[in-house]
Amino acid sequence: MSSVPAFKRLPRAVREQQMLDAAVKVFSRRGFHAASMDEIAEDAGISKPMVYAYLGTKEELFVACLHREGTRMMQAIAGAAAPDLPADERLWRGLRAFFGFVGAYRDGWAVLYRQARGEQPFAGELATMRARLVEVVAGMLDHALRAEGREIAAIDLEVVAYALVGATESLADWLADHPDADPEKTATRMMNVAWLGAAQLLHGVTWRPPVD
Amino acid sequence: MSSVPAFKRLPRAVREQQMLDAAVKVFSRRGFHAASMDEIAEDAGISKPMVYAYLGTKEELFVACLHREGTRMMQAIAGAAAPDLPADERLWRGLRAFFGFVGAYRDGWAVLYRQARGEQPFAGELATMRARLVEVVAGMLDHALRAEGREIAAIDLEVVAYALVGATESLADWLADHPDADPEKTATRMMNVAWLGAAQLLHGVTWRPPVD
Amino acid sequence: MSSVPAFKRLPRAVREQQMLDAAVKVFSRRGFHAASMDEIAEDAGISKPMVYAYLGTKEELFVACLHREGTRMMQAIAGAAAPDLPADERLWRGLRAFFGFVGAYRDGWAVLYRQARGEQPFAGELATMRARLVEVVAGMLDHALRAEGREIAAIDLEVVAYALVGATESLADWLADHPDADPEKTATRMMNVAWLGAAQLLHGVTWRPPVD
Amino acid sequence: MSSVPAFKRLPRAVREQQMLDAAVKVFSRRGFHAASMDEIAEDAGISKPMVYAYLGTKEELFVACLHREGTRMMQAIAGAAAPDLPADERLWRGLRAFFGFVGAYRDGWAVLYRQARGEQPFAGELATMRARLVEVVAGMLDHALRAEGREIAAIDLEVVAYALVGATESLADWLADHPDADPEKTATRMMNVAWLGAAQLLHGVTWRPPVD
DNA sequence: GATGAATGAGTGTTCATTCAT
DNA sequence: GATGAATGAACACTCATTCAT
Repeated sequence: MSSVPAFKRLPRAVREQQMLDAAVKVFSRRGFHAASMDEIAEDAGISKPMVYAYLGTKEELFVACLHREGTRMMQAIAGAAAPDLPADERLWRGLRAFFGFVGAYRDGWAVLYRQARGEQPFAGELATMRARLVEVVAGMLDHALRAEGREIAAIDLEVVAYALVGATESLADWLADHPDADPEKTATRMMNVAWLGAAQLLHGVTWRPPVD
Repeated sequence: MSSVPAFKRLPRAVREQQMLDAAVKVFSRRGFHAASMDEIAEDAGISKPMVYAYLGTKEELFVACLHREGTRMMQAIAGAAAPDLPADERLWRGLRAFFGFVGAYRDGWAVLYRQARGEQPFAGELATMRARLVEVVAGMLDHALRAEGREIAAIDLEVVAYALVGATESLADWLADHPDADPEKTATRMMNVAWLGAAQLLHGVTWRPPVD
Repeated sequence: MSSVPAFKRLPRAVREQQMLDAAVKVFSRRGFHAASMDEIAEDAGISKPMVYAYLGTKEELFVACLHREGTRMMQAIAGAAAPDLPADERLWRGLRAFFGFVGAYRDGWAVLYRQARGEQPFAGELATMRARLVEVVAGMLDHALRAEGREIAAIDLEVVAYALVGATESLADWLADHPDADPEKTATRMMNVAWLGAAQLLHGVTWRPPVD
Repeated sequence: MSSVPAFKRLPRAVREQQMLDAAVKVFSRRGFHAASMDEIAEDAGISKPMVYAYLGTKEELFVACLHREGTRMMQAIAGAAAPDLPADERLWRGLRAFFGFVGAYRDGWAVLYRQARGEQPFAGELATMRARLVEVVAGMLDHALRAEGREIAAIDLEVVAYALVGATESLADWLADHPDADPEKTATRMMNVAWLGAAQLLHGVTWRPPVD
């Protein structure tokens, strides 16, 4: 009788989580446009006006999903890649955490990237999140380079980091599409792609276009 | 009186191209859902029923855009990367052609990937196209590996190729977002990321996860 | 201030009846195809989405009309023709009730038969209703025949009943087209046509084709 | 080489018959509204503007179908029921011809009645045709009555004839729905229904409603 | 706090019909 | 005579969003 007071009159915070759960699920299944507020409300076991009262319009609701899932992902990564470890160790742990997250929350990942990528209203939100990732990766590389006594132009650093993040997202998609694939193994593969190249960079090896 | 354009009663083939041009433009600007058939028709300088008569429903129209742009892109790449060149040369030329294409047809690229990625109805179409790219890249790597007397598991090859393609798409996005950036330079950067890692692979260097 | 109708926010059941009333009226006036959902909604004093929310698509709405009017008609007939009366009495009362119904609800009749007959999607619905009528009439005839110690093949019975129902529908059309005609008198006329022939049948008189 | 000059440049009369054939077929299959001018033109092996040039708008085209099929039917009946025969003989021959026609041209019948009945624009056309039939039947009855030295009110005569025509149409529908049924037998059944009652009338027997 | 009732606005799609060649 | 090209106009249906209770 005490802690499970049936279904109604739950405190706001709980209700909001239920709604977000439902929203993430429905957005992930149907996509942003095809998802209807009706379905989300029904799935959350609540009436539509409540959804509007608590979480605002459809766009705002989607952004709220984005934030929650993005924060969770960032925390998973940040918690794994302690900043005092050597660069390869940090990269490896970060990737492992990332793919672990994607493997565990495919719905969340789908909302975060599959849906958000295509819809312009969220391009900004997404770009911000991606920028944080790029920054982290670029930071790792820069840190390692400096430790080796090297340096490269900021823009090059950014672009390389951008490419690595893109490759990682791409493998995350691949993982989301192959439910039986092993996240850990996928992380290892990504590490091979990333680190082999990065390690070369660290040692000053670069490729230059041939003179036509 | 002779060469006056005579705006009306154009043959079907011409009208279809006009419509596809307009559709690519509008889809790319607004996204698939936000794009309206009215706007596309108006932009093509034709009435809506003609669009339906020639290119079918909105989905079919989008698929037609996808095909045209995808084919153009593939041809640009295939025309550049002759199969009898060494692997690095092919990769470089392919990348250069690819980024050149994206730089020149930002709208087409947006339709191809930005929009298609998010919309479930086109996931299949897109996956097919991406699969062709992955196959080409994997083929290059495999060819080079065999030339070196090495071999790796097909799935590893696929995943590495997938990652490289993902990184490339990601840089293409970056390029599309930075209108002043130089496609050639972007290609060079991608080549650095890709080839440095690939070259390591070719020499049998791999990274292995630490034993926890 | 108390009994003001408060035109809005009516409970669902009430609104549904209003909508059905409007739909029967509009369908009957314009025919199924020419009727527009806009006009029905407007006539019901409600917005279109409510019609869809409560009664579904145009076809479903029409079927709902069919059911309501058909049920009303059947009840009127069944209430009048008590099964323990002699056959001629039952037939007479049934016919009187039927023509009374048609005379009173010309719109309903038009929806039921005039419209439904022509539109393929409703052929099934209509056939079912007609089959119920045919069955009732055939039952009456069969009952009377057995009371006379006679019997005829089931198929002949069905066809005769079918013809009688057809004649009746036809007179109902006639009645609907002659607003000043008297339903009771029309019933008497139909009774003459039906019963004179039926009574002959009961006495074993039949007509046989001449040998050519 | 002489009399079959391929498909084009046929004389107008021939083309019109082809179009009417196609129109009857398509209208009968799809119904008036669902039938599209495109399909009719295609089925006739001709372009749409030709259909408009020769036979006018969709409604006019349908009326043309109605006329052709109606005329054919009337001729079939009139040719069979010579006016100098006794009433029962005429009725029987007329019915046999009628059901024979329906059995042979189900498409035509469907256009004539199934479609035309429901669509208001053709109510007038149809009423005219039906009136001709009613008149013929009423004439038969009147003729026979007078031969017997009897007479009944014109309106009663009309209504009885209307009922008989309605019963006949109804059985024609039944026949159209039962492709294996025998037209001749159906005619016999109808004759039973009609003549048994009519013969009673001729002998002055009538049914009167009970005094409640 | 919670919801059933209600709607404005918009979109994809179709079709009869006609012009220009 | 014949047709491909073209369109105006309409209509079913949906959905995010908000009142009134």
